[in-house]
Amino acid sequence: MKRKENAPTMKDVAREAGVALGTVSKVFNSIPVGEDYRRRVEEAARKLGYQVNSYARGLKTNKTCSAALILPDITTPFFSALAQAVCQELSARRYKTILSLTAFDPQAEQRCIQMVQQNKVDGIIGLTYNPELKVDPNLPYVSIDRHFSRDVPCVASDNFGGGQLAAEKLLELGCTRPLFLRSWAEVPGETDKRWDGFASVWRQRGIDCACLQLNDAEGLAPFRDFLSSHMDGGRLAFDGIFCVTDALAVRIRAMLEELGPRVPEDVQLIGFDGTRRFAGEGFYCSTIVQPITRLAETSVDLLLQEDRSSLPSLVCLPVQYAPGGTTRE
Amino acid sequence: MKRKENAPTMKDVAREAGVALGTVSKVFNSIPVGEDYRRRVEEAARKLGYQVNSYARGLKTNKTCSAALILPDITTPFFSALAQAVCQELSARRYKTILSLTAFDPQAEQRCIQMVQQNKVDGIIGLTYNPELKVDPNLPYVSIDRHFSRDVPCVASDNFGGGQLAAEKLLELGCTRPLFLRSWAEVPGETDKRWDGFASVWRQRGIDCACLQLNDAEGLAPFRDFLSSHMDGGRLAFDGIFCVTDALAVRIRAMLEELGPRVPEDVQLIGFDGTRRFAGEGFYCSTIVQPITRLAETSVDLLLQEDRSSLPSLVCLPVQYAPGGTTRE
DNA sequence: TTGTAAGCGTTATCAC
DNA sequence: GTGATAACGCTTACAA
Repeated sequence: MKRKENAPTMKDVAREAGVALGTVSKVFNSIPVGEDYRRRVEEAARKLGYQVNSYARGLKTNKTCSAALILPDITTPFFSALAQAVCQELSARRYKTILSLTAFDPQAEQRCIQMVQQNKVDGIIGLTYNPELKVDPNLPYVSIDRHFSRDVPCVASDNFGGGQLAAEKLLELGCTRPLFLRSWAEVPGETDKRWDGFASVWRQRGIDCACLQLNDAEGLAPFRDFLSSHMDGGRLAFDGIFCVTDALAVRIRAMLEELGPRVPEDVQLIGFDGTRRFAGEGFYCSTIVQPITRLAETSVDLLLQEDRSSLPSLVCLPVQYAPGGTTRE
Repeated sequence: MKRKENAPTMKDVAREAGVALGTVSKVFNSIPVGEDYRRRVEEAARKLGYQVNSYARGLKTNKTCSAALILPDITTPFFSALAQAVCQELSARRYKTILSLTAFDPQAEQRCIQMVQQNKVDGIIGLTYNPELKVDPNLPYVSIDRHFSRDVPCVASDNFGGGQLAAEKLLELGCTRPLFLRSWAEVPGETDKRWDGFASVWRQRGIDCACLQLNDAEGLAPFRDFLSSHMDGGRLAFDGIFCVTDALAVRIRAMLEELGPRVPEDVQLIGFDGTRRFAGEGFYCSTIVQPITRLAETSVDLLLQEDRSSLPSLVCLPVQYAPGGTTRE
């Protein structure tokens, strides 16, 4: 797989145009140059099919106009929407996106970091789980959803507020027997706060809130067991369930409909993420919507910030509630 | 956003290790070198935190170990699965992926091509719609799902075979009044063959096959009109529908359930793509599954093929049928 | 084997 | 405003 051996270079353009090398460079950097010179250079470049070699340029300028995006996965609706938003945002600022997938593997995460560092990206936006990730402290880094350290800015949705919002909605919709369900507990992170926020509201009202949090590996069976053990004469002990993600909510809904209780007539369900099936379609379920576009914008903003001495260490973005058929309204 | 001004270079490592520059280079290229030299160099590199600058390397070697992936979008389940597979496959071969999103905009497609050409990627894998896309003929290019020209290899699913398969399944499941539905007709491409294949089977059996193909902009309303105008006393004129994508099938299903006919009891539905809601979950609907992983592998294979003189101009990969709840079995 | 030096395609600093 | 020329960090003959 050999690339063109003799792609035209600035030197060729200079020769063709009969001007000096420096002049050609100036033309391609929008530095003032005599009008007829510019014309000659542009003509020659077009004729030769010349393209700037941004590698050579980067070597000189120490800037590559590229950023790495490190994500566990891109098929999960939330991650894919995030990837799309970040990629678009970078592109809008004329940055290329180098995409690295880690499959939640801490070692792969470290390898990705290495790789993109060698590639001299101008910065990294990462959603990673390795608590002891080593990254060049001189390379701008923005962490999404995970808190790293004081000097690595983290941008996340307002997970605590989202949890509160879910509880308030459920209250408003008449629920009095709440349940919180969570799976795939990862390293301690921003996501924990969804439960904290949810629980705080019920506590304040003096209402007991049930809760089942499962570890990664346990699968979904325990949820089914839990639910069916809380059925009494075809009636579920809960009338409002908050699931830590839309993905979980969808599965729980399926379980419930199998078990008997109807959604949303007998039990209402709220998820978290606000992902959609297909672009332009509705939500999977009633949900707390993460501001994915703003998440992306903010991350890129922070990443490209010239002055890195006074960055916030955490930016929390507001979430919204959206009905999606699993609540009564 | 300034990168570290004084990242250690080979020169620094050489000085630190007390060896010549060339020796350091050899160590990092696994070229034999005295054992104690190697050790000294490695030690020095670790101490300084040295990282190869792959830009400088690429400048010299004319190889960047990176490929561009150009896609319309990454939130659509099919595209996101494809992106993930391609990215993983490239990564397995130590290639970086530069992701460019075009939003189906022919001009954006051209801009992406420009951009990645300037970045001197080693090749491009593109799923594009611009029929007159200009790409450097010396740059390896593989087109997914669209046929370009004789000298640009295209890899696609066996769309014709998939159409046949859908028809055969429907027949096998007892359907006798088939309908084909398609939306978002793009430029003529591989996708057209789904209908060709589907139709051919019915024609062969002497069965009439109804068909409604809509243009991009018309939206979904005409489908609803069509369906309801083909209802007679609560009964639909069709008992088997083949939709050009899963996305369409899901929407049609929703329409049908609103209109009256039950899926799959009264009418069976087959989609195309084989995408899933969440990783590890079932399909959206009964469907013809595209071999996404093989699509990705093949594309990367072809892209990285050293000998570009004898590449196939089209590789068709086999599809499979998978039940997903919208057919009776 | 190890060291030296000439580029790779740019940009940037100068004199002109 | 223009044109040589020296880097940038690396690979690679080729000389030692």
